[in-house]
Order: sequence, then structure tokens, then C-alpha cells
Amino acid sequence: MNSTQKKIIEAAEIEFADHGFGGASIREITRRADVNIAAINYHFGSKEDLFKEMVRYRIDPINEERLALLDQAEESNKAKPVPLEEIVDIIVRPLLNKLISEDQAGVHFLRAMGKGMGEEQSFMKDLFEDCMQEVLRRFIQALSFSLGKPSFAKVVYGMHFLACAMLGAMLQHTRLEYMGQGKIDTGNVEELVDQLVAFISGGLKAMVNMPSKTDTR
Amino acid sequence: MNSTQKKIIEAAEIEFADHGFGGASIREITRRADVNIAAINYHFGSKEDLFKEMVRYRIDPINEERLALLDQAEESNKAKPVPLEEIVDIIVRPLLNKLISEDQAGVHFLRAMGKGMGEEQSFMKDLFEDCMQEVLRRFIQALSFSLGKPSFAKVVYGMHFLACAMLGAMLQHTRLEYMGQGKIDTGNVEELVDQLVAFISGGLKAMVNMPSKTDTR
DNA sequence: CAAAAATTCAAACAATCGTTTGATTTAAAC
DNA sequence: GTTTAAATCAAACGATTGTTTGAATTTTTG
Repeated sequence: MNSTQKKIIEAAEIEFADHGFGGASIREITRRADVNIAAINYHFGSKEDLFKEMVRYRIDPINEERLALLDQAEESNKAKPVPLEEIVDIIVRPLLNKLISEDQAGVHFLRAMGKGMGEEQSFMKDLFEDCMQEVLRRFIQALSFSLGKPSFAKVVYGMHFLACAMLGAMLQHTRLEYMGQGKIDTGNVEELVDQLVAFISGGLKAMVNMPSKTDTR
Repeated sequence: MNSTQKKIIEAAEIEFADHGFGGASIREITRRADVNIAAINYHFGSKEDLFKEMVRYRIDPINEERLALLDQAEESNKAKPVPLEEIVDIIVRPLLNKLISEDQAGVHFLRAMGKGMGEEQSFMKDLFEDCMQEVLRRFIQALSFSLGKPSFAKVVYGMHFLACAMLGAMLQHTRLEYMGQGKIDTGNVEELVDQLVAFISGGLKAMVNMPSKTDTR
């Protein structure tokens, strides 16, 4: 990955974050990256391939880190389940840590990815399935074990809410500023993640402990 | 609101849901609504005004319902705080109930609105501030009271996570199908809301009970 | 029924979209 | 230093974007 491609990726993160995949403009990306209009098609093939490359470039290392941390946690807990907070932390922290970086590129990436996940582009579903398949499988299993193997439906709802809360935090991080009336330090990602992990873990436990009318295992 | 305007609004919900505000096409909306291309500018003024109208048309009654329910709950609890689950339920249920409707229009509206909230269009921030200001104020106050008046930061984080989880559920409702491998009845909104309310309430309590390093009230 | 207002229509507006082309410049290989 | 290959460039491609226009049509009013 040469400097031109890097410049394009960084500009793409900002544009995709601001306007989504469909709304972002190739011309605006190249203008921001200070490269020629044809550079994107030359280096990446198409706008679609650029988006895919942008996602994989950032998300693959994060998922590797997640799996390694889960391996490590499962090993140190022997045959016992990994504590819930630990699992949630491993899912959330490596990703949301991208909210801090000297050039703010991570913030843009998270917003761009969050926005992409909501789009109806047909290639998106494939992209995220490719990226997340193994991670999803492993963490659903770990969560189920840690929660005492509740019904399949509960685990799915739980994983869903976990992803929703995390996705929302990615997309709406800037809203903290407005809601907090400037009294919240939005740069304190450590604090944000701590609170979010507590929120999600507590939520999962409460959900599992609640009796469900239509529950079958 | 005549039949042409109604047809346009319904078509707009689908298009905005699928492609976001920036990605949606006026031509596609009018084609789907089976009206002339000029109808949108004639009846609404602009694409932007159409989006605003679409949001207010659906969200204003929901917010009125929320405030009425909160009034009622506060009255029946005298000077005591309203139970947390009840408050969360009032925020979540009137909105997510839109996930069910014979013509699925509600699903599209929720996705369209969720997607819009993430966009950087300058008019969006104003629109949502106008819509949500009073509701936010009232429910932040009720939540704070019900949670035992924790620090301002905790309440803000809590309200933020609540909104994030709800937003995610709106945006990603169809993902339940995929994650649940077809074994989850995605049409069972009652069940979804029950689980979500339990998740959010449990999350909020856990968050408030967790000691915070940088906590000041 | 006639006059007036409201609505619908096809056509065109300038602007922008993603992509391609072919020439030109820069870098690498021998 | 000459030859290949890689990269950058301005220009143009056809298609689509949101919006406007002015005539034709429908609906309402007196």
C-alpha cells in the first residue's frame, strides 16, 4: 500500500463517514486526497472495491486481536466460562479504541462502517458476512456458555442488542457532546468503553434472568 | 394531506430507508409513488422538506404519546420516582411498535429515520433537535430521578446508550433474521420490545452501580 | 356553464455522478 | 543510458442527479 492509496483510504473514510456509501462522491474523495480523479479506479478498481478495501484494512486486524484475546481468556479460565464482562470487553474495546487516534481517522472509519452496515447495497451483506463470520460464531458460543446456556432465542437477542449498542456508540459518538451540554469529555474513550461494557453486561444478565413468554430451547 | 402527498410520503419512506437521504432519488420516489416527477417539488418544496415532513408526520404523534404516558406514570406514582422499566418502556414501545403494520410502512420509516440520524446533512441536526428537545428533557429528568440521581455524566451516558440500543434495533431489525438463522420470529415485536426493555433497564442499573474513576457530581 | 384555482404533465435545465481513455510523466529494470 | 513498466494526468464518456418551466388538465368556485 503506497502513499497514494493511503491518502485515498483516509479521504474515503471521511467522505463515507459523512455521506454514506451511496452519497459519497469519488470526485470529493480524490479532491480531499489531492490525487487525480482516475486514481481510485486505477488503484482499487471501483468505488465499491475501495469501500471493501477500506473496511478490511481496518477491521481484519481488529478481529484478529479479538480472537487472540478470546483464545487467551478461554485458556486462562480452563473449562469454566469466561466472565461475561471480559467477553463483552473483548468485543467492544478493540473496536471502540479506534475512536482515539491523533488524526481522528478512527472516528471516521467507525462512522463510515456503521453507516455502511445500514445500507442496502447488495455487496455490503457479503462483505460483513465475510468479515464477521468467525468472530460472530466464536463469541456467540462464548456468550452462551458464560450466560449459563439460555435459550437460543435469548442468545440471539442478546448478541443483537450488544451489536446494536456498539453500533450506536460508533455512529452517535458525537451526539455525546450535544447531550452532555459540553460537560462530558468525549475524548475519554476509556471511560466510554468502561461504561458501555457495564451497560451491555448488565443488560445481558437482566435479559437472561427475565422470564420469557415464548421461550423454547 | 391529499392522496398524492400520502403516496409520495409512503414511497419516500421506502427509498430513504434503502438509500439514505443523500442516496435516495427523487425520480425513484415519484416512480414508486406513481406520480409526476415535479410532484415532490410542487407539494413539498424540495427533497429536504419532503424528508422533514415525512419525519414529523410520524414522530410527532409518537412523542405526544410518550409525554402523555409519562405524565400519567408520574401522576400515579405521586412524588416517588417512576420505576425504571416503566420509563424505558414508554420511550421504546411507542416507537418500535411502528415495526408492525399491515403494509410494513413503519419498518421503512424507522430505518429511514435511523439512517437519517446518522447523516451529516446540516438540516438533520436542527430537525431532530426540534423533534426531540422536550422529550429528551423530560425523560432525562425522569431517568435521573428513578436511578437515584447519579452523576450528570452517568445519566448522559445512560441516555446515550439507551438511544444507541434503540437506534440499533431500528436500523438492524432485519439482521435478526440472519443472526437467528430463521429460528427467530422477527414479526414478534412484543417479544423484541420486552427483551429490549429488560436489556436497557438492566444495563442502566448496572452502569449506575459501577464505580466510576472520573465521576463528579 | 364559465371563470378561477389547483394540480398534473412532458420536457428541459445545469450540475454532478462513476468510469474510461489515451497521452504524458515518473520509476524500475537491465 | 536505454527500455519497460507503473503511475499520474486532463479530458471526455453516457447516465443520473434535484429542480424549474410552461402548457395541458382537472377540480373548485361563483
